[in-house]
Amino acid sequence: MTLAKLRISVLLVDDHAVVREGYRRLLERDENLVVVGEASNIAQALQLDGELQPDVIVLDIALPGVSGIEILRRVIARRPAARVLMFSMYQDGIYATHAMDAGAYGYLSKASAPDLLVSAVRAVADGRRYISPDVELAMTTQSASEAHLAQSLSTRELEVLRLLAQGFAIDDIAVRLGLSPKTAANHQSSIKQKLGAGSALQLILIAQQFGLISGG
Amino acid sequence: MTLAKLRISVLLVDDHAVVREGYRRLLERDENLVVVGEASNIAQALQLDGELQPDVIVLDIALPGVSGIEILRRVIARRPAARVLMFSMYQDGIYATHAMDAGAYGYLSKASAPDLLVSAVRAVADGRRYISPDVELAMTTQSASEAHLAQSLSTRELEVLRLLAQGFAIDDIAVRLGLSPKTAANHQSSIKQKLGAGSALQLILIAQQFGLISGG
DNA sequence: GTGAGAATAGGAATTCTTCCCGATTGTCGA
DNA sequence: TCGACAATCGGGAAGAATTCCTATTCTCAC
Repeated sequence: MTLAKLRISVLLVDDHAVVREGYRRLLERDENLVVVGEASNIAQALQLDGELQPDVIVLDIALPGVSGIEILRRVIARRPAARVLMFSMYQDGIYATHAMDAGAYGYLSKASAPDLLVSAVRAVADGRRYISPDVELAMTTQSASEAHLAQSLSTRELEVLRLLAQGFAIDDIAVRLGLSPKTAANHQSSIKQKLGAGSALQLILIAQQFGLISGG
Repeated sequence: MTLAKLRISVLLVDDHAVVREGYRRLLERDENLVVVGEASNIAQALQLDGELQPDVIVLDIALPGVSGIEILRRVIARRPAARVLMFSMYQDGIYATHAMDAGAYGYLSKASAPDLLVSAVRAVADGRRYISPDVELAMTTQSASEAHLAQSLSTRELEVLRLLAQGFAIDDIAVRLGLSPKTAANHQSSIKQKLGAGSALQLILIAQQFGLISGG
């Protein structure tokens, strides 16, 4: 291993400056890790990723507006070699499955022990896949029926659902995802059917129960 | 000022260990601040507050289950001298108003610059109230009207809203309350208008944020 | 008593949702 | 390479829900 490779460069992507600063300090406790950049939105993240070509990108999936998986896709489209560690508020196995399918190298929940963040970054930098224990548990132990229902949601449907749960109107979601209002509405409709929601209200409550989304 | 008082003791309350660790490192950059304890839930927070009697409690309002204001109330009920700095994901003027009314000493959004967290803790420890600029802006520009509207829900409307939030369809609610479906729908409509909800989905989210309903 | 506001609904116009359809793309196994 | 299949996208039309307007009744404060 060369001297240059001793230090693992990290790009932090999170919309909250306080949170980024906290993570920076946490990560740099490990001398081998160095945070070379911070981004608070997708445009900045893409630009810095191109400029800095960090070994690992730590990406918060809960950026406002665009979904985490959408950002993940764009990053990988720009630089297929990028190694992205998704960092999520929730221990949602379903979302993790979709993220890994979309090309993420790791998936870590914020409920994890702090040391795991460091371990995960090192693992991903090393080319290994990393999923935190709690998320892995969630991925494997989802109750048969619920997991089946939730997993039958396509990636796009999940994205729409998350935005719905954040309170966005269906037309806003269409704009945000670059879709026709019709398509967004059709997605919404099929989500309702798949989750067995009688009304738009129930959709939120069901989604919250599934842990697909925040709830506050 | 005595030597003992030079150091400001802080209790961190947040459900995510990684986040706590990040904040701890951020806060302890200032030599005068020392994080004496961390809690991930309400029971632990109450216990540690009693044991440690910290100068400042930094309380994330987005703990799962109970609302942040509810925790604030319980903390103050136990120890009226407690100085609580609320730390929120959102720049939510209404919520901040309620929090300050309920006895919080400060309200900071996570979008604030990292240095402001340190300043806020010092201010609160010093007995001064602190509200981050972005939240203050939100409080003055919207809370006057919106907070008032939330109070203006009639008894019947609140009843309908509670049932809606439990996932009942509007027709079921009509039956349950002995109303015509039309009346129930009309109530729903005026609730949406009063709370400023663009869609039925938003209604739930707004109601949950207001603490008008349980909110899983 | 009178007026304000709440609760109750009906009707009409509007908007949203759903269901149907087809087109396109990407993946995967043979 | 090819065909099967699923996902994504979106238009059109029927159906359902919401909103807006209206009116009646009741209670309560002044």
